[in-house]
Amino acid sequence: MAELGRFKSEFFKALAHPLRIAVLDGLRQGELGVNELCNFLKVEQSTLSQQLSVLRTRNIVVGRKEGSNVYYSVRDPAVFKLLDVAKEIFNNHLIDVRDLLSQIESPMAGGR
Amino acid sequence: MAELGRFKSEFFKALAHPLRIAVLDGLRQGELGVNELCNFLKVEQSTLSQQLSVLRTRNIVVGRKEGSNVYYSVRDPAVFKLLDVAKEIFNNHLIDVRDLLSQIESPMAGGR
DNA sequence: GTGACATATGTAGATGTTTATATATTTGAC
DNA sequence: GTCAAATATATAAACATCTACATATGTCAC
Repeated sequence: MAELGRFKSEFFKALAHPLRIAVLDGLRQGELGVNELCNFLKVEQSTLSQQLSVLRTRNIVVGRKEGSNVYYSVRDPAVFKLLDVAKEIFNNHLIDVRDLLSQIESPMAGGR
Repeated sequence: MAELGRFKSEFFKALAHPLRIAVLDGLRQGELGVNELCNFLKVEQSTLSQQLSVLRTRNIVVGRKEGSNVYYSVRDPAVFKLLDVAKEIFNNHLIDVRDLLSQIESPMAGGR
Protein backbone atom coordinates (compact mmCIF):
# COMPACT_ATOMS: atom_id res chain seq x y z
CA MET A 1 0.00 0.00 0.00
CA ALA A 2 2.44 2.63 -1.20
CA GLU A 3 -0.41 5.05 -1.80
CA LEU A 4 -0.96 5.36 1.91
CA GLY A 5 2.73 5.94 2.56
CA ARG A 6 2.80 8.79 0.09
CA PHE A 7 -0.34 10.26 1.57
CA LYS A 8 1.10 10.12 5.06
CA SER A 9 4.35 11.73 4.02
CA GLU A 10 2.52 14.51 2.19
CA PHE A 11 0.41 14.98 5.24
CA PHE A 12 3.30 15.17 7.68
CA LYS A 13 5.05 17.57 5.34
CA ALA A 14 2.05 19.85 5.61
CA LEU A 15 2.45 19.87 9.39
CA ALA A 16 6.21 20.38 9.28
CA HIS A 17 6.25 24.11 9.93
CA PRO A 18 6.07 25.97 13.24
CA LEU A 19 3.59 28.55 12.00
CA ARG A 20 1.31 25.96 10.45
CA ILE A 21 1.29 24.06 13.72
CA ALA A 22 0.54 27.26 15.60
CA VAL A 23 -2.39 27.89 13.25
CA LEU A 24 -3.80 24.43 13.84
CA ASP A 25 -3.35 24.77 17.58
CA GLY A 26 -5.22 28.06 17.38
CA LEU A 27 -8.08 26.36 15.55
CA ARG A 28 -8.60 23.82 18.32
CA GLN A 29 -11.26 26.08 19.81
CA GLY A 30 -13.10 26.19 16.50
CA GLU A 31 -13.32 28.62 13.64
CA LEU A 32 -11.08 31.69 13.54
CA GLY A 33 -10.83 34.63 11.15
CA VAL A 34 -7.64 35.43 9.32
CA ASN A 35 -7.41 38.73 11.13
CA GLU A 36 -7.74 37.10 14.54
CA LEU A 37 -5.12 34.53 13.66
CA CYS A 38 -2.87 37.28 12.37
CA ASN A 39 -3.05 39.26 15.60
CA PHE A 40 -2.89 36.21 17.79
CA LEU A 41 0.18 34.78 16.09
CA LYS A 42 1.81 38.15 15.48
CA VAL A 43 2.83 37.50 11.90
CA GLU A 44 2.51 39.43 8.66
CA GLN A 45 -0.77 38.92 6.88
CA SER A 46 0.83 37.58 3.73
CA THR A 47 3.05 35.22 5.69
CA LEU A 48 -0.01 33.77 7.37
CA SER A 49 -1.93 33.61 4.11
CA GLN A 50 0.89 31.68 2.48
CA GLN A 51 0.86 29.04 5.19
CA LEU A 52 -2.93 28.90 5.23
CA SER A 53 -2.70 28.24 1.53
CA VAL A 54 -0.47 25.25 2.19
CA LEU A 55 -2.93 23.87 4.73
CA ARG A 56 -5.84 24.53 2.35
CA THR A 57 -4.15 22.86 -0.59
CA ARG A 58 -3.53 19.73 1.46
CA ASN A 59 -7.18 19.71 2.61
CA ILE A 60 -6.27 20.08 6.25
CA VAL A 61 -8.11 23.31 6.69
CA VAL A 62 -11.10 24.90 5.03
CA GLY A 63 -12.01 28.56 4.64
CA ARG A 64 -15.53 29.94 4.88
CA LYS A 65 -15.95 33.30 3.23
CA GLU A 66 -18.30 35.78 4.86
CA GLY A 67 -18.23 39.19 3.30
CA SER A 68 -14.64 40.22 2.93
CA ASN A 69 -13.55 38.07 5.85
CA VAL A 70 -12.52 34.44 5.75
CA TYR A 71 -12.98 32.08 8.66
CA TYR A 72 -10.83 29.00 8.82
CA SER A 73 -11.41 25.72 10.55
CA VAL A 74 -9.78 22.31 10.67
CA ARG A 75 -11.42 19.78 8.41
CA ASP A 76 -10.79 16.65 10.43
CA PRO A 77 -10.50 16.86 14.23
CA ALA A 78 -8.22 13.80 14.10
CA VAL A 79 -5.53 16.34 13.23
CA PHE A 80 -5.60 17.46 16.84
CA LYS A 81 -4.99 13.89 17.92
CA LEU A 82 -1.87 13.97 15.79
CA LEU A 83 -0.65 17.10 17.55
CA ASP A 84 -1.44 15.58 20.93
CA VAL A 85 0.53 12.44 20.19
CA ALA A 86 3.44 14.60 19.03
CA LYS A 87 3.27 16.41 22.35
CA GLU A 88 3.19 13.08 24.16
CA ILE A 89 6.34 12.03 22.35
CA PHE A 90 7.94 15.33 23.26
CA ASN A 91 7.09 14.74 26.91
CA ASN A 92 8.45 11.18 26.76
CA HIS A 93 11.72 12.61 25.50
CA LEU A 94 11.83 15.10 28.36
CA ILE A 95 11.42 12.23 30.77
CA ASP A 96 14.32 10.46 29.10
CA VAL A 97 16.47 13.50 29.68
CA ARG A 98 15.35 13.83 33.28
CA ASP A 99 16.09 10.16 33.94
CA LEU A 100 19.47 10.56 32.37
CA LEU A 101 20.26 13.50 34.62
CA SER A 102 19.08 11.78 37.78
CA GLN A 103 21.13 8.70 36.88
CA ILE A 104 24.20 10.88 36.68
CA GLU A 105 23.44 12.36 40.09
CA SER A 106 22.69 9.05 41.82
CA PRO A 107 23.38 6.02 39.63
CA MET A 108 20.99 3.05 39.82
CA ALA A 109 18.53 4.90 42.00
CA GLY A 110 15.43 5.51 39.87
CA GLY A 111 15.03 3.30 36.85
CA ARG A 112 11.89 3.42 34.72
CA MET B 1 5.36 27.45 24.23
CA ALA B 2 7.04 28.05 20.91
CA GLU B 3 9.68 25.50 21.77
CA LEU B 4 7.10 22.76 21.50
CA GLY B 5 5.91 24.05 18.14
CA ARG B 6 9.41 23.94 16.76
CA PHE B 7 9.95 20.47 18.16
CA LYS B 8 6.74 19.22 16.62
CA SER B 9 7.55 20.69 13.23
CA GLU B 10 11.03 19.14 13.29
CA PHE B 11 9.44 15.90 14.23
CA PHE B 12 6.85 15.93 11.46
CA LYS B 13 9.55 16.89 9.00
CA ALA B 14 11.39 13.74 9.98
CA LEU B 15 8.31 11.71 9.09
CA ALA B 16 7.68 13.54 5.83
CA HIS B 17 9.25 11.03 3.48
CA PRO B 18 7.71 7.88 2.00
CA LEU B 19 10.77 5.73 2.60
CA ARG B 20 11.15 6.86 6.19
CA ILE B 21 7.50 6.02 6.82
CA ALA B 22 7.99 2.63 5.21
CA VAL B 23 10.96 2.03 7.52
CA LEU B 24 8.93 2.93 10.59
CA ASP B 25 6.06 0.74 9.45
CA GLY B 26 8.54 -2.09 9.03
CA LEU B 27 9.78 -1.59 12.56
CA ARG B 28 6.30 -2.05 14.05
CA GLN B 29 7.04 -5.74 14.58
CA GLY B 30 10.20 -4.84 16.50
CA GLU B 31 13.88 -4.69 15.68
CA LEU B 32 15.07 -5.17 12.12
CA GLY B 33 18.54 -5.35 10.57
CA VAL B 34 19.59 -2.95 7.85
CA ASN B 35 19.95 -5.82 5.44
CA GLU B 36 16.43 -7.09 6.13
CA LEU B 37 15.03 -3.59 5.70
CA CYS B 38 17.00 -3.19 2.52
CA ASN B 39 15.59 -6.36 0.98
CA PHE B 40 12.12 -5.76 2.30
CA LEU B 41 11.89 -2.21 0.99
CA LYS B 42 13.82 -2.93 -2.21
CA VAL B 43 16.04 0.14 -2.07
CA GLU B 44 19.77 0.75 -2.44
CA GLN B 45 21.75 0.24 0.72
CA SER B 46 23.07 3.79 0.78
CA THR B 47 19.64 5.26 0.11
CA LEU B 48 18.28 3.40 3.11
CA SER B 49 21.25 4.35 5.24
CA GLN B 50 20.75 8.01 4.42
CA GLN B 51 17.15 7.93 5.56
CA LEU B 52 18.00 5.88 8.64
CA SER B 53 20.50 8.59 9.44
CA VAL B 54 17.74 11.19 9.32
CA LEU B 55 15.60 9.14 11.69
CA ARG B 56 18.58 8.54 13.97
CA THR B 57 19.55 12.20 14.11
CA ARG B 58 16.05 13.16 15.15
CA ASN B 59 16.05 10.46 17.85
CA ILE B 60 13.14 8.60 16.32
CA VAL B 61 15.05 5.42 15.79
CA VAL B 62 18.03 3.83 17.49
CA GLY B 63 20.61 1.40 16.09
CA ARG B 64 22.09 -1.49 18.03
CA LYS B 65 25.36 -2.71 16.64
CA GLU B 66 26.05 -6.43 16.78
CA GLY B 67 29.17 -7.50 14.97
CA SER B 68 29.11 -5.92 11.56
CA ASN B 69 25.33 -5.75 11.53
CA VAL B 70 23.13 -2.97 12.88
CA TYR B 71 19.64 -3.56 14.17
CA TYR B 72 17.24 -0.66 14.26
CA SER B 73 14.20 -0.09 16.41
CA VAL B 74 11.79 2.73 17.10
CA ARG B 75 12.62 4.62 20.25
CA ASP B 76 9.10 5.59 21.27
CA PRO B 77 6.13 3.37 20.30
CA ALA B 78 3.94 6.48 20.33
CA VAL B 79 5.35 7.03 16.85
CA PHE B 80 3.14 4.18 15.66
CA LYS B 81 0.14 5.97 17.13
CA LEU B 82 1.06 8.90 14.94
CA LEU B 83 1.10 6.71 11.86
CA ASP B 84 -2.21 5.16 12.85
CA VAL B 85 -3.89 8.51 13.26
CA ALA B 86 -2.53 9.55 9.86
CA LYS B 87 -4.14 6.44 8.42
CA GLU B 88 -7.39 7.28 10.17
CA ILE B 89 -7.33 10.73 8.58
CA PHE B 90 -6.63 9.14 5.21
CA ASN B 91 -9.65 6.89 5.64
CA ASN B 92 -11.83 9.82 6.69
CA HIS B 93 -10.85 11.57 3.47
CA LEU B 94 -11.79 8.52 1.47
CA ILE B 95 -15.23 8.66 3.02
CA ASP B 96 -15.48 12.33 2.03
CA VAL B 97 -14.69 11.41 -1.54
CA ARG B 98 -17.22 8.58 -1.51
CA ASP B 99 -19.90 10.90 -0.14
CA LEU B 100 -19.06 13.46 -2.76
CA LEU B 101 -19.43 10.88 -5.48
CA SER B 102 -22.74 9.58 -4.20
CA GLN B 103 -24.06 13.13 -3.96
CA ILE B 104 -23.24 13.66 -7.59
CA GLU B 105 -25.09 10.47 -8.52
CA SER B 106 -28.18 11.24 -6.42
CA PRO B 107 -28.18 14.75 -5.01
CA MET B 108 -29.63 15.32 -1.50
CA ALA B 109 -29.98 11.64 -0.82
CA GLY B 110 -27.33 10.79 1.74
CA GLY B 111 -26.09 13.80 3.68
CA ARG B 112 -23.74 13.35 6.60
C1' DG C 1 48.38 -8.41 7.21
C1' DT C 2 44.39 -9.25 2.75
C1' DG C 3 39.69 -9.78 1.02
C1' DA C 4 34.85 -9.69 1.46
C1' DC C 5 30.90 -7.97 3.53
C1' DA C 6 27.82 -4.63 6.14
C1' DT C 7 26.97 -0.08 6.98
C1' DA C 8 27.83 4.90 6.84
C1' DT C 9 29.22 9.19 4.84
C1' DG C 10 30.54 12.66 1.10
C1' DT C 11 29.42 15.08 -3.08
C1' DA C 12 26.90 17.45 -6.53
C1' DG C 13 22.99 18.54 -9.44
C1' DA C 14 18.08 18.78 -9.35
C1' DT C 15 14.26 20.03 -6.90
C1' DG C 16 11.47 21.93 -3.14
C1' DT C 17 10.64 25.15 0.86
C1' DT C 18 10.90 29.45 3.28
C1' DT C 19 10.85 34.35 3.72
C1' DA C 20 10.20 39.04 2.72
C1' DT C 21 8.37 42.13 -0.23
C1' DA C 22 5.43 43.68 -3.85
C1' DT C 23 1.22 43.34 -6.13
C1' DA C 24 -3.39 41.57 -7.20
C1' DT C 25 -8.18 40.44 -6.07
C1' DT C 26 -12.39 40.87 -3.67
C1' DT C 27 -15.62 43.23 -0.91
C1' DG C 28 -18.05 46.99 1.45
C1' DA C 29 -18.77 51.95 2.14
C1' DC C 30 -19.59 56.01 -0.05
C1' DG D 1 -17.56 54.90 -10.24
C1' DT D 2 -13.37 55.76 -6.03
C1' DC D 3 -11.27 54.43 -1.72
C1' DA D 4 -9.95 51.54 1.99
C1' DA D 5 -9.83 47.11 4.15
C1' DA D 6 -9.26 42.03 4.02
C1' DT D 7 -7.24 38.35 1.90
C1' DA D 8 -4.59 36.00 -1.72
C1' DT D 9 -0.96 35.41 -4.99
C1' DA D 10 3.59 36.28 -7.53
C1' DT D 11 8.46 36.67 -7.35
C1' DA D 12 13.08 35.93 -6.19
C1' DA D 13 16.95 35.00 -3.18
C1' DA D 14 18.46 32.03 0.59
C1' DC D 15 18.34 27.73 2.19
C1' DA D 16 17.20 22.75 2.84
C1' DT D 17 16.16 18.25 0.95
C1' DC D 18 16.46 14.46 -2.32
C1' DT D 19 18.79 11.26 -5.28
C1' DA D 20 22.24 8.62 -7.31
C1' DC D 21 26.62 7.51 -7.14
C1' DA D 22 31.25 7.08 -5.25
C1' DT D 23 33.91 6.31 -1.36
C1' DA D 24 34.96 5.53 3.47
C1' DT D 25 34.74 2.90 7.72
C1' DG D 26 34.24 -1.06 10.60
C1' DT D 27 34.17 -6.03 11.30
C1' DC D 28 34.91 -10.72 10.39
C1' DA D 29 37.37 -14.75 8.38
C1' DC D 30 41.54 -16.23 6.95
